[in-house]
Amino acid sequence: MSDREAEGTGPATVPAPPVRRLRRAERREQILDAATRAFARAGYAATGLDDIAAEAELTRAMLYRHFDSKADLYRAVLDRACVRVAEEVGADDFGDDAIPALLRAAAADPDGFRLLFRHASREPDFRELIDSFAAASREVAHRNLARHIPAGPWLDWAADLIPTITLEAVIAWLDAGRPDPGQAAERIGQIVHGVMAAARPTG
Amino acid sequence: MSDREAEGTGPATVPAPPVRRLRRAERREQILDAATRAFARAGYAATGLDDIAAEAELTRAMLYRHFDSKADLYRAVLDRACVRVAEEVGADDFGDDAIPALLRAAAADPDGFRLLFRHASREPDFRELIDSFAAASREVAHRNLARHIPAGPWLDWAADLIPTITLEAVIAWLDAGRPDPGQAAERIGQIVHGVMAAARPTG
DNA sequence: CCACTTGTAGACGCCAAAGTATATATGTGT
DNA sequence: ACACATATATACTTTGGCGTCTACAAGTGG
Repeated sequence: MSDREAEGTGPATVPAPPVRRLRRAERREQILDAATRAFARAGYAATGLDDIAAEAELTRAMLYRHFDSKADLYRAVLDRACVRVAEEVGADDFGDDAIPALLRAAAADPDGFRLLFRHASREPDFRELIDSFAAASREVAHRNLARHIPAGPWLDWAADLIPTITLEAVIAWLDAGRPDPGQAAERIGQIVHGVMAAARPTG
Repeated sequence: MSDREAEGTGPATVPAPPVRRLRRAERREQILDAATRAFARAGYAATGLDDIAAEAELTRAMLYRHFDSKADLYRAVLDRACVRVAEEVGADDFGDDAIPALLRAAAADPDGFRLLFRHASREPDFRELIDSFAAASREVAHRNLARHIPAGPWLDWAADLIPTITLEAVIAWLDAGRPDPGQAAERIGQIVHGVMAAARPTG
């Protein structure tokens, strides 16, 4: 909402659209931003290129100047989101900073975060792009749990569950308005601890 | 290998496909079974009628003798899955039998259960069908939590999280090979208790 | 035996959405 | 000033999947 005035006597034509010109790399990023928002609403299949063009305030033709196809664009979106999360989390799987890092990543790119873990992880054609995460997390959880829990179905169960629950807790934290990241990390850590406790043999 | 006798001298034609005939109501159920399996793999958009027909070992034409459209079939699948879950759980939200009931429902119809809570709940056009569940669960969780936790973002956070985590734990239990339902209920209850504890004010 | 139901087989129309093409306009750097 | 990159606008083609139709085959019950 903004300018668009200073005439009043002019003809009934629109004053002239601003036509924001950006250099190629910047425009590409801006398209990725818009596409991330659009895809985050409904996932790959349910989002049309027109939706994305509208979100980016561009024509569909421009999308093809930057990306070969819808799938190519989607991959670029997921790649960028993945890289961002990876940059925050680093190799620090399960260290003390892992959960705070996830919270930082989610806060820095909430749409990308939600897109990755609510939609892309369920889309057969694209889940491979984030499966490295899922697999690594399960792997690490499995190794850590194995020091306290005997091998068996309950170990597998907890190793599957811990990454999932952590991510859901982070997303719920986004939805709740991102209160106090420090407390959030502590509370989520507590939940994870609770899952580990629940996976121990009954006795 | 079987009957269809006296070949050997006959022409090279295939012995003749059995062609299983069922009465209308049974066929309908069989189609719903197959469609549930097919949709459970990739959700609504990514599943074609051909996939479903193949899964049901039928032609696409037959699907239209029983359902008006793809959306109609999907709704029927979701409805049935919903009813099954509702029958197990009943009005027993948050009672001692709630989690065992969920486990029974998941074991009785694992594909339907996964379809409902992994896919349908994220599909804008269909989430309404199960939103009653989600809303009711959040509602109940919210009310129960409010007795121990002051209103605020952490209450909302936990109320959102508890139903989600419970369902994820049930699905992970399916994936882990459904070990000992009694223990599973207890362990999941313990996790939920842990979430409630984690949502209390820090002190 | 006949009517009816259940089934196959496959061609076809249709439509939405992806992807292509062309003509034109205008900031920007050199 | 000029070339080029960035952008619009719109019309067009292609494609994939839904939905329809017709013709035929075979099991079942009165």
